[in-house]
Amino acid sequence: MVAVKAWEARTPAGEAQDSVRIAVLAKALAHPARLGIIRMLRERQGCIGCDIVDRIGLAQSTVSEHLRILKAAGIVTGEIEGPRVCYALEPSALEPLRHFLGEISASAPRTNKS
Amino acid sequence: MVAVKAWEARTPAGEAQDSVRIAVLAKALAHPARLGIIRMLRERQGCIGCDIVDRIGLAQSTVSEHLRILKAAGIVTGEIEGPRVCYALEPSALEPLRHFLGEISASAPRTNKS
DNA sequence: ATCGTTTATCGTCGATTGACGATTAATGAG
DNA sequence: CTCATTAATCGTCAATCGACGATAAACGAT
Repeated sequence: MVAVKAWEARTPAGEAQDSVRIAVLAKALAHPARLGIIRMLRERQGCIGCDIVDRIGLAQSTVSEHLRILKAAGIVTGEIEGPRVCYALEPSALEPLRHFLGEISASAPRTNKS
Repeated sequence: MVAVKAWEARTPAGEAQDSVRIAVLAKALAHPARLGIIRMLRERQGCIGCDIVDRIGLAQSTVSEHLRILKAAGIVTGEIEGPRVCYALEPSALEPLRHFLGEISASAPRTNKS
């Protein structure tokens, strides 16, 4: 997707791979409409159908594309249920990103600076 | 940046605004090179200069652009220091994203399903 | 004053994204 | 069987992204 080669070359081993995974997760979250979908799936715990299209207010094809991205990142699962699909959150998929953020906050206590 | 209007219209008030903020943060993290920069700023706690360009292995202008994005999101600060710039992490900037992720994980216990 | 170093900005290019409408596929209802 | 509903896919279009080289600006050193 990007030219990461030269950068991979001088990075401590599996860190590059990890960064790509985290980047995919972050990119999946990097759109207000997708965040809205996630919020919706969270409050209305469990399944939903085309209600998402109504709520988000974008074209059906657009919402479908957003759902595809979320599913590709593993953040959302889609179980076929008759002629419709039941989407659900998979919070554990975000663990790598959560871990990364934890590492960051654990760094600078922002005190001993001169 | 995006067509969020229709979606804003039917969303519970300040949630849209919040989503945009979180999306900006997520987008800033949505690139392996930027994650690499953040990791580098974390391990070599405090300031850095053009070492980043060497380590990342991309063109200077490209790295500068990545730094600009990180600064725009508030994740990184740049303090001028002679002819060079001292970059540092600002972990608190990621708080909204952290909070969002916390909400998500706090949701589905994934148990009571029929 | 001039030079070297470091950073930011500009212009360009190809690739990707996000949106849409139209179409197709799958399924339940009549 | 036929029709309505729902979801996914396709093609298209404008906008954005990511990369680069070239250039400009700021500053310390000589």
